Amino acid sequence: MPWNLNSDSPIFVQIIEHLQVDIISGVYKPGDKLPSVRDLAAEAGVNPNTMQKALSDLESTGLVHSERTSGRFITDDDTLIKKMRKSLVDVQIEEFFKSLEKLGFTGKEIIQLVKEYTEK
Amino acid sequence: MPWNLNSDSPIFVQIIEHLQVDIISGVYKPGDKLPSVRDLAAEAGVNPNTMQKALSDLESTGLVHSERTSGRFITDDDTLIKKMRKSLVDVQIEEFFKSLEKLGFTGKEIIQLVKEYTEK
Amino acid sequence: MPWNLNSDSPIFVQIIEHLQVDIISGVYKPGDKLPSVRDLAAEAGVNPNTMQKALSDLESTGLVHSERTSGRFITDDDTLIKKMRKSLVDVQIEEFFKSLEKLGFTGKEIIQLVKEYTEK
Amino acid sequence: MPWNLNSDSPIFVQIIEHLQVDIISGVYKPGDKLPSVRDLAAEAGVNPNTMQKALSDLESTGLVHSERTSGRFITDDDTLIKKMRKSLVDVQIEEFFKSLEKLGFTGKEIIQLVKEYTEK
DNA sequence: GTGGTCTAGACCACC
DNA sequence: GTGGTCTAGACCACA
Repeated sequence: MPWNLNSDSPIFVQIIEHLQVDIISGVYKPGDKLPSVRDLAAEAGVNPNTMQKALSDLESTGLVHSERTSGRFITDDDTLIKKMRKSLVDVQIEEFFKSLEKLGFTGKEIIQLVKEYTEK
Repeated sequence: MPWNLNSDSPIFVQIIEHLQVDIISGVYKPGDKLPSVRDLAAEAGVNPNTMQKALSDLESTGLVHSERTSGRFITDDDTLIKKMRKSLVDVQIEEFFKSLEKLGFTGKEIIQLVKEYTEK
Repeated sequence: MPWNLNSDSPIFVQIIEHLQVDIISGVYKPGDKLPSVRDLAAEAGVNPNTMQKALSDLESTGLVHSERTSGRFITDDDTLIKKMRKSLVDVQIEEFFKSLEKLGFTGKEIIQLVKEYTEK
Repeated sequence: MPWNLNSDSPIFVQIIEHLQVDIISGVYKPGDKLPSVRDLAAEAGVNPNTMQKALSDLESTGLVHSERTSGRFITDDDTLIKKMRKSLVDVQIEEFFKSLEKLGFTGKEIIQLVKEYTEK
């Protein structure tokens, strides 16, 4: 999956989200070792400083942790990953509903719209 | 409806979105005159220049236009408003799906999630 | 000829130009009486005050003059009209050339462009 | 080339036009980095905010784009520049013709006038 | 009173 | 150092 970084939001934020998705969707498995900062930076085409910032921010979520000498690893904690997944999904759905309700749609209409979208 | 401006995104962007919603959801009708820049600025609690920027950016969408000395008006082009409404909705749905699909959900699962949300 | 007023430049300026063209191109002949301010304003669809300002500005060019009680008249001075015509044309051509030369065109190329345009 | 700003039209509009000409006539090449907002503002003798407005308006034409932290750049899309050049030229010629035709000149006469001008 | 323009000066996130 | 955002306050032409 390409990194597709744009300039709509800060690059390091996009990197964090990209990595979160990779972890949550299973591209990286629990316990996996992440590539080095330098390799990740090269892959994403960004400055290593930027990747460094993204990774250390990501650490604060608990999804990854760094072992001083041997590198960075995905958490072993499977339930944490599931919790993050659920939390991300909940936020997405709630925002989706709120914004459509502001436009004047009811719950039923929203479901209808979603169904139509899948049929396309 | 309060303005509820936060600092997640630039204020003028939030103002644009707020006004778009107001127009699309019918708070302002086609042809309506908007309050003056100064009044809107006071209402939203921002500097008149900030409101001015928001409004002149909004103008580029065609939803409003300004008559130099008499004020700003909502377009009377009803179909344009509907088109914008549809376009906004489409974007929302598409982004919603894309982000959930990135997390590994299928179309059916997404519909299920949406239904569950409405039942809460 | 419709008035076609837009909001790109001040309305009274557009009115002045419109009237100048009418005089120079012979819609109004030397010595003709102009319609009343009120009638002109109605025809153009503008506020009489605006038409008034346009006319009094136009007077300063000498193309029209007002006879206190009987109304406004086009000048009798045929040569003045021709002079204005020539002056307007000269300005147009000069500006046209300057702007195209700034874009890197030579005189010959400009002539060529003009010829091509007439053939369309 | 000096900036020669006058007060006939808004300063930021004159700046936009100035930069467009610079890009289209090749003073700035595709992909070039523009001077910083502050430097350009100093060079033109205007407030940085004014230059900022001009540049961000110019951005909407696609001729330049900004990289948040590294600066502003001319588009590398060579064909876009050519298209803009053509479009600018077309507009100029059309306006030139329309205004002279309103004054009662025919196409042939206009060509004649243009030729005479070049011979001076 | 209306929109529009401009200046001056500050602060911010990002790289 | 870069672009971007925001405030405060002033002035202008127009109708």
